[in-house]
Amino acid sequence: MAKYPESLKLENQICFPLYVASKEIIRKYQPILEKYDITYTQYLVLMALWEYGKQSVKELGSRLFLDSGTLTPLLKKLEKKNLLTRIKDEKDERSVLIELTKEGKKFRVEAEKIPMEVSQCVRLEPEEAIMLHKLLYKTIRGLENE
Amino acid sequence: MAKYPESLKLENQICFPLYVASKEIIRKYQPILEKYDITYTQYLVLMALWEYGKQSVKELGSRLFLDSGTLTPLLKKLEKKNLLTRIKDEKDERSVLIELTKEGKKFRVEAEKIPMEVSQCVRLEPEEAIMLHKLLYKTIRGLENE
DNA sequence: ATAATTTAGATTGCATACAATTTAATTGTG
DNA sequence: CACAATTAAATTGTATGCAATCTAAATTAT
Repeated sequence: MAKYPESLKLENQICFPLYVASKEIIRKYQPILEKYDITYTQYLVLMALWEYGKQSVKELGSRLFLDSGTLTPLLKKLEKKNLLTRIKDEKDERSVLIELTKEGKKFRVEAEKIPMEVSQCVRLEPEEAIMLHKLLYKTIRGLENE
Repeated sequence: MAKYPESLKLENQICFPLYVASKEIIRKYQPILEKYDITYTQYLVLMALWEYGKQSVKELGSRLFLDSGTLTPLLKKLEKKNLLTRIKDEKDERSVLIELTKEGKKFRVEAEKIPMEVSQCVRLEPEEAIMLHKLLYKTIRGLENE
């Protein structure tokens, strides 16, 4: 038997299955989202806007855990698709407010079908999904506090 | 109370916390891995090689859930760093075998410290980590079988 | 009030990811 | 054997992610 250190085994790490599960589930989203000509990250931005309405890039970023380096070009693409507008906040000119267009709001009705399609790919029992959800949020909170 | 559909709420999705947890934990790895001048994906490749030894790009890819589009340039970088070699398989010239160099093997001793450092960032109880691990692998298996 | 500091976005540069395509080698089939 | 089909990497093109830096605006401290 090899005495390869257990701690270095891929199988024993938390990060690796997290990374794989995340990538693979997003890959399942792609063909579905492609029909609407958006990517997963763009879909996340739209979800944040549908749910919380007009907000700054900063707010969007802290909700989605993304920075302006990722968001700025992405928001410009969504603006070009006429799904949202990017307007400087009059009260604070450093800030840029993102707001859905009529078309962006309307798209939500279409998008409501998406979660169901994807959730069918996740073969977990309801209790398992709830547990996974809980553990993931606990992990995220733990990472945030240093 | 708004009648925003529950299914579209960020909070209620599995994919979003998966995506965030994965990204944030990898971000914790970066400053640690930076000391060794490698990235997280490069570290994954090295772990697969330390654990399973010489193998083809295809094998590496199926272990790490990565394709040649990602692996080829990454392996070339690791080759340039003198951590591994890329040699055509004599028995099947389509295949490229990846093998650690002496330096690549030696680096494992250093790398053994890494998992401990990172696991301290994940603030889960041991049982929780085990449960998370189990649920993630179940999720991955579920995604693989269509 | 004014200079120093902080903050929000935008920009730059680098490293993935992955679909789609291409190329070269191997396999299967009549 | 010859040729079609398959397979493994490499290549191409697009879209993130994020650290680091830059710019302009707002805040704070003196």
